Amino acid sequence: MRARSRKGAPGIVEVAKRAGVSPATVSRFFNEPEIVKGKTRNLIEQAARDLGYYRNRIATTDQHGFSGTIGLIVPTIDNAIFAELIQAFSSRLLSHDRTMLIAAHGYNPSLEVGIVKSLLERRIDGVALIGFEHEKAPLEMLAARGVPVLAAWNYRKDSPIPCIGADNFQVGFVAAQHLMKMGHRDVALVFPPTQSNDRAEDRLNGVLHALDMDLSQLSHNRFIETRYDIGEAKQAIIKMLCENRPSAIICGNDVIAQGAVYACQSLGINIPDDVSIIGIGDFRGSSQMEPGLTTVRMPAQRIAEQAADLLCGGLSVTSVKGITRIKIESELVVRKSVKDISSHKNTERLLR
Amino acid sequence: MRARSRKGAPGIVEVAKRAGVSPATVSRFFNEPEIVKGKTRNLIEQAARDLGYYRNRIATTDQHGFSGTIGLIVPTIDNAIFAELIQAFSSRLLSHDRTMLIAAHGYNPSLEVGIVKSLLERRIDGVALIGFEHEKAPLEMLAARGVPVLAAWNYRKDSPIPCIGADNFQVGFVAAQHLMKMGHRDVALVFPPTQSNDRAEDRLNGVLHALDMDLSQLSHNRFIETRYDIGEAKQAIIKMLCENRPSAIICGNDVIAQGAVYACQSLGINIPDDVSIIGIGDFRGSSQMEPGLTTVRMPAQRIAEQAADLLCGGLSVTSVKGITRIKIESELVVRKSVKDISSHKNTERLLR
DNA sequence: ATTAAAAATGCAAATGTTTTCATTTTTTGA
DNA sequence: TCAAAAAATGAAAACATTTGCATTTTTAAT
Repeated sequence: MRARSRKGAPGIVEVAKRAGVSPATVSRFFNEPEIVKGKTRNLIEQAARDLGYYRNRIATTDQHGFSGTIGLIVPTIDNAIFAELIQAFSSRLLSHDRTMLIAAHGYNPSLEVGIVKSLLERRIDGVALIGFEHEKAPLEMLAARGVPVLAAWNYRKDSPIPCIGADNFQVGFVAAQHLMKMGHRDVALVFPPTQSNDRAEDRLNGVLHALDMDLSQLSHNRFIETRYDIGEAKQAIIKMLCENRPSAIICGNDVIAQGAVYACQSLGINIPDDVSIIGIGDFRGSSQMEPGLTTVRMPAQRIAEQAADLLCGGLSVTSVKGITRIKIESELVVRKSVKDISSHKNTERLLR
Repeated sequence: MRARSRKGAPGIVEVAKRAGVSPATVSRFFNEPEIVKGKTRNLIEQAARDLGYYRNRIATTDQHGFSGTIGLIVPTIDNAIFAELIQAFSSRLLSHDRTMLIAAHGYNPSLEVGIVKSLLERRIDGVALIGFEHEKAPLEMLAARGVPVLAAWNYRKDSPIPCIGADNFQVGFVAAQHLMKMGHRDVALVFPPTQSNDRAEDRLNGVLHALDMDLSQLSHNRFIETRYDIGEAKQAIIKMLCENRPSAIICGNDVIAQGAVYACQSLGINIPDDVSIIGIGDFRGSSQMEPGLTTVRMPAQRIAEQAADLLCGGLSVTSVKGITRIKIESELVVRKSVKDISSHKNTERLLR
């Protein structure tokens, strides 16, 4: 089926022959240039250039068992949520001279085992996953092979695997607390299903904690489930808004918030005068929306870069002294989508 | 620096030993199961399971020179433009049992050579690039190694390399023509720099052709350059709108259009009553905007999938009979962001 | 100039598969 | 039941590199 072959590309031995040295020296030249004498170095450099030689990073994998490739498994690529993360992760990896193998499972955790198998077959040196909720199988497969695993995006002090991310409970808490401070008492929650989404689950719990409430105390249109999809969120929120308008809406993330904004616009409801909206994430574009979206910033880039560093560093991930866990601080960013309706409002203004 | 090694993972010979057959047979079992007898098949299957063996796809690369890996080089990952493409490309590749190596150069073509080198070192079987404008070096490097190259996203009947995509000239033409049909005469163009962006260049030319105009005939605030960035576009368009409001705005793509919408909203300008907006791309979310964005759909998914198929098929790309070029049809999708101000309007309505 | 130590290089084995060719086993047809 | 053909399997070479050990060359110290 496949074309015949792609042999004939010059290899280390052709270069060696042309340079008049042994293959071993050529190998050394590419791995530790300092160790080969200046003169031979030039010879090899020249020969390699003449022949148009490129190192074969793949062939070296057999030797030590490291492929120089790191896997990244995300729920979805095609969504603002992870785009920034992927970009940053990938380019940081590049600067470590590694490459990224990426795959998406579309929020269907059962696909992970197939993906992990495929990654294992490619002998990845490490894997970054999103969040903690994964099936046992893939995790065990990775553990059995001794492949370092890192859960990115969420932080829990008692996480079962090494992790790096924001404390999503706190993130949710901060968002809800802000709403409370601004005087909102009737707030609607719009979240994705939390079954296999620990980030959303933690945020939701943080929100409920700040609200000092229980999920069961929320009426059916004060808690709405929708996927991370602008359209789906928009429709669900339109429905809710028509039934019974809350004072504020707290969204599981900024794409849901965007749906909320569109929902209001399509109904002619003014933000923030008629209803306040707060998101979570601070995705690209959230700052430019009209009105600018008040949200809690998740530092995707920092998370991604540190994740890449960790995975490349090799060592620290499964450190001997236990599981590495890194908490990245998030930050409330106040813009225009939440109105201050608290009674202190004027007082505070005056004090300034 | 790196950890010692990851040897000790069971290999084909361990499996063979345990199953009581030769390594060659095990190899055959994984590549062409039909060719090995049912009984031995079971033996091997069992042994592999017992040992927790995973194929080593990397070791096989040396044999025939194919790594089962395809490269994808995009200007940027972190942007709605290519997210859908990447997602579709990646998952289609997976179904071909290949993996994707992706890298972004951030609209800086000079980074491509480094990326290509890195991909070559990983012995990719093929590469998909975006558009036609690339430096000579990377293209030559790929050609020298005989690596199939495919330009995705844009189509030109005289493209220098194989391509698959929409005819961006036509796309621009269709968009502008729609505006004309709707009676708009004073239209502003908001496009990204076209230096190393042939897609934008072609669209722009299509637009100008439909308008029967020349770039030089456009006053300074009827032609605006801005990068594909919501914020930058928004600011630029706000400025233009304040100076001198056109009847319609035609945007280089939907993210610019989104900036345009925000610009109008922040100025309290009604869309489409005060100004019409048309985008290009039909990205995720464009249909949900308020008002729904009229745009020209670029079928990212179809492009990506066919690109993957081509690159995996191996053959067709550098076909003997010349360069493979595939044109994917685009489609005007009319929503609410363009107002019909033509004089025929009422007549047409009545006729229906 | 001589010798010891250090640096640079080469040799050959090893890595985990695939693949060619040869050999053994099974099937088929009389 | 036997021979011939077909199918299945095995042995060993090949792939492109790295690496431990041995050897040669260079440097430094006397």
